[in-house]
Amino acid sequence: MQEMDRRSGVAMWRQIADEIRRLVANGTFPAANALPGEIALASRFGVNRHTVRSAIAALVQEGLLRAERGRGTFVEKSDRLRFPIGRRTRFSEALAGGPVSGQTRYLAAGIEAADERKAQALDVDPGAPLVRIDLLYMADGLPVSVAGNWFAQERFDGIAGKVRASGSVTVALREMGVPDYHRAWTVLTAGHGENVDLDLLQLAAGAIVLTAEAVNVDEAGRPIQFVRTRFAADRVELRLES
Amino acid sequence: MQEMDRRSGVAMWRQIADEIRRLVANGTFPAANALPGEIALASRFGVNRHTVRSAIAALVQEGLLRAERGRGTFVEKSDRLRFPIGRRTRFSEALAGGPVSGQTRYLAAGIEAADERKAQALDVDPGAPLVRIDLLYMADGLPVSVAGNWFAQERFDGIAGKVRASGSVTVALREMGVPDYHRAWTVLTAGHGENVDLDLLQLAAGAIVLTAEAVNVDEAGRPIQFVRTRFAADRVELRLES
DNA sequence: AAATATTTGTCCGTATGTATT
DNA sequence: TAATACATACGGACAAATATT
Repeated sequence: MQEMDRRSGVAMWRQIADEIRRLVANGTFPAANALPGEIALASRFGVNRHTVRSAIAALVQEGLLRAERGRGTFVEKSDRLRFPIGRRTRFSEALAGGPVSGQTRYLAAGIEAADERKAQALDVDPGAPLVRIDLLYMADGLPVSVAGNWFAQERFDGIAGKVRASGSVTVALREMGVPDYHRAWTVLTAGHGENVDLDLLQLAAGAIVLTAEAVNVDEAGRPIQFVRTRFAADRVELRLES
Repeated sequence: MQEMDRRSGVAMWRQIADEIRRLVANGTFPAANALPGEIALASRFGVNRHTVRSAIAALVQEGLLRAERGRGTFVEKSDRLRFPIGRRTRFSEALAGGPVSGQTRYLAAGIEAADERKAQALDVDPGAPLVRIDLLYMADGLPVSVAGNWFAQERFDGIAGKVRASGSVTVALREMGVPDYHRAWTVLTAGHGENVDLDLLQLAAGAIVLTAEAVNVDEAGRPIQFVRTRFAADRVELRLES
């Protein structure tokens, strides 16, 4: 019995889908039991049964729920992937170390001029050439994050080929004379994803994306890599240990 | 010239409003200049001019843009508040230390039984009584985050009154014999906000909320406080220094 | 085994909101 | 401003699969 706003530009069925996803995530609808029936849900949300059905259909499509005629609707999967974030964050290792089968996909690479922000982060002149490498991280066959990586070309020319060959930024950096590195800082924001990212992450329009921008520095404290990672917010949680 | 999905449950005008908000946030539309004209924007997004007008109207309502007849559309405010997150995170201090005038508002308090999650976090038995304190953080007159704070009643009975009087959890804890504390861990997620939180944060339905759940421990490493903070994602960025 | 209730799935129609031309 | 197409939301009726009595 709660109100959904019709004039927000977000359809009722999508607001209800979001609410159900939350209720599953926080355990209000346990994974073992069936969800309340469509009529019960409709009265709970104060909408028609068909509207609830649209919401459920979207969540079935998404893989969160499974509906069986005559029996009920059940939670198909519930847990979020857990990503440690800290001084020694390496996404490929985070994926590999987890309970799921992780995989890195090399998307593209190229040369870009450094904008103000990246120039400052990497301590180069604005306009200096940067190597850009785009990677996609998969877990259990689902895309989890897309990452853009930028390196100063002056120092890391040819790194794209090594990343492509090894599938790992850590390995490529080691081959280029950077035995170890760590995070200097990370900035987190959340918002609606851009269409390019939504396509890559196989998300619907309006889906939420968690963005982490970070700088890695070598043992001497010199900036090595600027990385912007976009996570499918529904599929992950970021964990900081202090 | 990009595609917007009509079957996503999110109206085109809202998708475009989200896109414009992003472009303002990352500096593509600088705060000084006027935005491109409505016709230019319409062709850029591949939609009709009327649809762009709806998007701009929503952003004007929201306070992000200002439209002047005959002159153009301008950015009214753009920067996000920056929140440091780390071992010594204290939200009230983060607000007070910044360039903006911060303020803590005491919302409510009460006693709750510990659920599984909070019991584990605070190292008490499930069902044990917890003191709950709800706080609202404002900056420049706008709500930025709502925080639920939980303390074991056995050790911190009466803390609500001290928080209410001082407006600070740090001060209240000091008065109760905890001279210092720090973060043990923080878990970050993002999603669509619940209606209760959206109301408090003065956000429209479907708006995005960044959630940080964390545990603070005392100098001996004993858990003191479980805190869940919900940020209006459009208004903040979380920054981790390593 | 049979009847009944419950639950999801499909079909009809109508009204309103959204987006384009 | 008006005409048109599509998406959204509601309401009702019934079918099909399953569970219960």
